[in-house]
Amino acid sequence: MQIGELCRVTGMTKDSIRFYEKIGLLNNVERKLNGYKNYSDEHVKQLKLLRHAKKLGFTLNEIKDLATLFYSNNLSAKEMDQYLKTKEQEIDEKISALQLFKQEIKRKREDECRYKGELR
Amino acid sequence: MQIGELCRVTGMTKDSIRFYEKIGLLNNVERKLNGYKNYSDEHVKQLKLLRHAKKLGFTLNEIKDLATLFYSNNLSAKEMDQYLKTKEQEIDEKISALQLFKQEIKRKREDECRYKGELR
DNA sequence: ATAAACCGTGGAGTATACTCAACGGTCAAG
DNA sequence: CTTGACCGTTGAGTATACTCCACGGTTTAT
Repeated sequence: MQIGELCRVTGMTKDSIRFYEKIGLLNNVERKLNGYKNYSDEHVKQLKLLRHAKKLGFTLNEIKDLATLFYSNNLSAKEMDQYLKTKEQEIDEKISALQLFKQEIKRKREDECRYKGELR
Repeated sequence: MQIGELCRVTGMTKDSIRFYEKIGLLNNVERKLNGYKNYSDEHVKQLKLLRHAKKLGFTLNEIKDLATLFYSNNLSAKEMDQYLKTKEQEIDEKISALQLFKQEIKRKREDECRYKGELR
């Protein structure tokens, strides 16, 4: 498929996709006879995985490292496990932080209400 | 306290703190007679909250908006609720994405093992 | 055959969030 | 009274992740 369709199916812009390609996050892109790039379903998958990883707060460099592990044929289960465990912990910390944050705001709100005599 | 101690208690650099101050994330900083800044415990709290919010993936602009709500005396419970709900959903999405990601990697690993006849 | 829609490349520009360097003033210890 | 650690300001530089623009070639529809 051409880049236009790739944009449609991934929801990304041309510029983003070309940028990802440029920094090596999308490789083995073939060309048509006219010189246009011909992206595969594999590239769609890669971009969707990239989007997931980005949502999780991975940087593009981290995603590149991860992709190297993920798409390499000599993928080390231990390495991957280790990496994921670390990232899982980070997410867990984020969740805790969110909960803490919510509590703090809840307390603040309750204080406000009490002050104004509007509690409950 | 002076900026040096503020760095120690928050784990942030001078440059970061001064940057936050510059963009209005730290206000009402008093001065000593000699012109040095005199940070309060309130500033420590603000920076710790800032750090939490950053961990959650809030941008500095979002944190500024949030702080305006949070530290204003006419804090609107509804506004805050709405804002937090949105952010909570975002975090939930992140968690789902992480889980999806983990599954994908698990499958990949299992495929690898099966191929090599090393499953289990 | 020509306009509209698509594609590629190169390079510049933007936003966010710092980080560093230079210069000069302040303060406590010896 | 000077040396070293601290402080403030200004302005430039960096990393990340795009985003935009100009130019020119390609394809499709009319």
